[in-house]
Amino acid sequence: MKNPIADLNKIFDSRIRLGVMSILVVNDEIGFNDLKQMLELTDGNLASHLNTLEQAEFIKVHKGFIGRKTSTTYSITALGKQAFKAHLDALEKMIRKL
Amino acid sequence: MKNPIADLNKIFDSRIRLGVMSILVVNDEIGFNDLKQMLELTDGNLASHLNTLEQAEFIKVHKGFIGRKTSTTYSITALGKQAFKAHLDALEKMIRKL
DNA sequence: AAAAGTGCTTTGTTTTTCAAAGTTAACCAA
DNA sequence: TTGGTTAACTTTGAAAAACAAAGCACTTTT
Repeated sequence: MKNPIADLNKIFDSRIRLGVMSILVVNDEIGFNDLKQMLELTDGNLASHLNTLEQAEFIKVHKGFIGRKTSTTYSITALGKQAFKAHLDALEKMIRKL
Repeated sequence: MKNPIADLNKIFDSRIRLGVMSILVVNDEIGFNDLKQMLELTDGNLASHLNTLEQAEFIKVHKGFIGRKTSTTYSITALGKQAFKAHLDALEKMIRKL
């Protein structure tokens, strides 16, 4: 029998990164503070997970302004979409051996 | 908006414990070495994850014999089945906001 | 008697997670 | 202009988790 967990992506072992991605799949763009509130995280914790996702090129950062206030938003990349889908497929395959 | 990751079970953050449970859902009983080979783990690593699942009362251990050789097998408990299902439901709800 | 297998436990290292505090830069109010 | 606030981090350090390797008790096989 084949190892059922081998195709899971290590980056998505984290519930937080999983949550970020699941939000980004349905939101074209989302702000730092929105994510922080949705996932109930501290600044540092969120920032570091976002950094991990950015390093992997699964998300992209947009630094801009709302009026003249700084505003950072995040969006998913094509690679991110693909990796996330692959992970969900692997999860599903693992479970639906039923 | 509600925190989408709040309902995920921390015990199932681990890919290995996720793998064990997904195997136990479809196999009434499975041996230590079978699990070890399927998941490609060292003895110690598998044993400690099994221990975590046992502490949570998500799995049950059966110590017995095959012929005269010792043989330890594991099975899922009702609580384990329920918790695993709840986790999968939470995962699905998180993703299918689509 | 020696080697090998089963199922652990122990030990110790590495990795990951996280909160808290500090930081930089821009805004606004008095 | 001084002081307070918000945004978005970075740094620090501690705690937790993951893991491999080795040891162990017991038994079977050679």
